[in-house]
Amino acid sequence: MTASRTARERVRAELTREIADIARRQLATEGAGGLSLRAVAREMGMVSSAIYRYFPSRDDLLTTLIIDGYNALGEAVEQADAACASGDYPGRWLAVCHGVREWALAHPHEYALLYGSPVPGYQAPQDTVAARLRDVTVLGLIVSQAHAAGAVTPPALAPAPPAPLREDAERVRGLMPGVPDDVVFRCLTAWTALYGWVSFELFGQFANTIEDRHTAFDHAMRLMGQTIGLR
Amino acid sequence: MTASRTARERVRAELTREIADIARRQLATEGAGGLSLRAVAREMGMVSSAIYRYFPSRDDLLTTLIIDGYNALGEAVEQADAACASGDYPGRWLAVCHGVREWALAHPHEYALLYGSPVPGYQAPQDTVAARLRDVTVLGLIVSQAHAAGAVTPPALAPAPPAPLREDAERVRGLMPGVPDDVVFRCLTAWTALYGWVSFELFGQFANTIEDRHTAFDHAMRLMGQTIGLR
DNA sequence: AGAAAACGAGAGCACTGCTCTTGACGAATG
DNA sequence: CATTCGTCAAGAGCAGTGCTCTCGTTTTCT
Repeated sequence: MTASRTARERVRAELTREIADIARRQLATEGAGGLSLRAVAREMGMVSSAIYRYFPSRDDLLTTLIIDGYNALGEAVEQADAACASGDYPGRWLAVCHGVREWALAHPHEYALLYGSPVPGYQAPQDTVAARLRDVTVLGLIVSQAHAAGAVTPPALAPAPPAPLREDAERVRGLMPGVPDDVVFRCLTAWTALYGWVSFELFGQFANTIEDRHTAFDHAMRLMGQTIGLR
Repeated sequence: MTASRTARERVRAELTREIADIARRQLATEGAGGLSLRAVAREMGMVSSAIYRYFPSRDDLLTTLIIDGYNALGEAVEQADAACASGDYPGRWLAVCHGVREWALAHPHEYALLYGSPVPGYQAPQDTVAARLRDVTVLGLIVSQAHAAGAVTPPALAPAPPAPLREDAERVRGLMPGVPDDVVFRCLTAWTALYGWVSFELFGQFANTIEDRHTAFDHAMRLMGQTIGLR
């Protein structure tokens, strides 16, 4: 059904995929803003206007790249998690962190597209939200399972979230069922530390300062694992 | 001396400032990539080529905006810190965090220019590094003073940084004299959580999830203050 | 007063995203 | 088999971009 119908549809699907691939390559060399439909067309031996048969605008092509990116990152994270012993919650958290970082280092411009400043004039459509949650879903699962197994111990003195945050906590709990409010917010904070670190490293904020970046990242994420309370 | 020499130099300084101001306004409405020298020239009633008498390239104009941005953020942070009792280290940390967040919310596109994905094809020159350290210098000072006053208590179970990180810690210690290695890395992690949170909030990652953002941010940064060990 | 430097204006180059029209091809229908 | 209809690549064109070069004019320095 979806695999092949008419010859026309097959070649159309193939060309669409090829356009996205070339665009991804250009993204890797030129960066997000340097993505040019005309350059993609040139590389395909097409005339620029023909591209618009496949992607009605530059933003639609961007949307495709973004969704693919979220899925690629999500899959990398899922694999990193799956490679761990399911009861080793701190290890799984650490593996997920390294999974994010390594994917980002391997695909810096795609990462920038997902977690950097929004492309000017581009408004992410609703299609992207499902894919966007894929990586954080893994994190939620780990914490949820750890909590169910009694393997989440709040650090001493951890402040309790104030009452107005109950609704927000409830929403986040959709990704980590059963987890109490204060753990939810410790996860959220760890999550921002993870992506904040990776962004800093990728966007040059660590230049001339942090050199042994793998080790430093590993240490920082262990620290955040403890802050979550995983054991 | 620097205030005024010839009439020509005065009007040149004035025009240079006006170009940067208009560019900043355009940045605020169009975003980083939408900054157009021709549009700036139009708004000034000049012809586009005349702009190049003042800024040899678009990148040079960007550099000016970036340096101004780092200084504006740094000044906001310094003021936020100065408004606190000097012995209230957790309060000063929290004030700095809110200072960063509020400046970012007030100048989202400038923040994106500083901490978002790098502008494609743009390479930040060395001039920017001095200004870039202004905000983090404040943070270093707080922690350094807190440590000197014996007001930094490591959380129980905090892991010690592995040996290879000694050099990196030494470099960071330039901003927080006297602070031991493990506190240095807890600061670094808190720093990434701070900017990671602000970036997530600004770049839309919290959409439909975190609604009471001020309260959530406050709670998260209190948590990170505890992780640093401030008291 | 004369030389030198700085300046604004204008034309022009190579590039961008995007639109519209034209003519050719393929596939389903009569 | 022949026709019709939707799909397609191509080309020209529009409005915009960063940037360069030249050409008179004006201001400053010697």
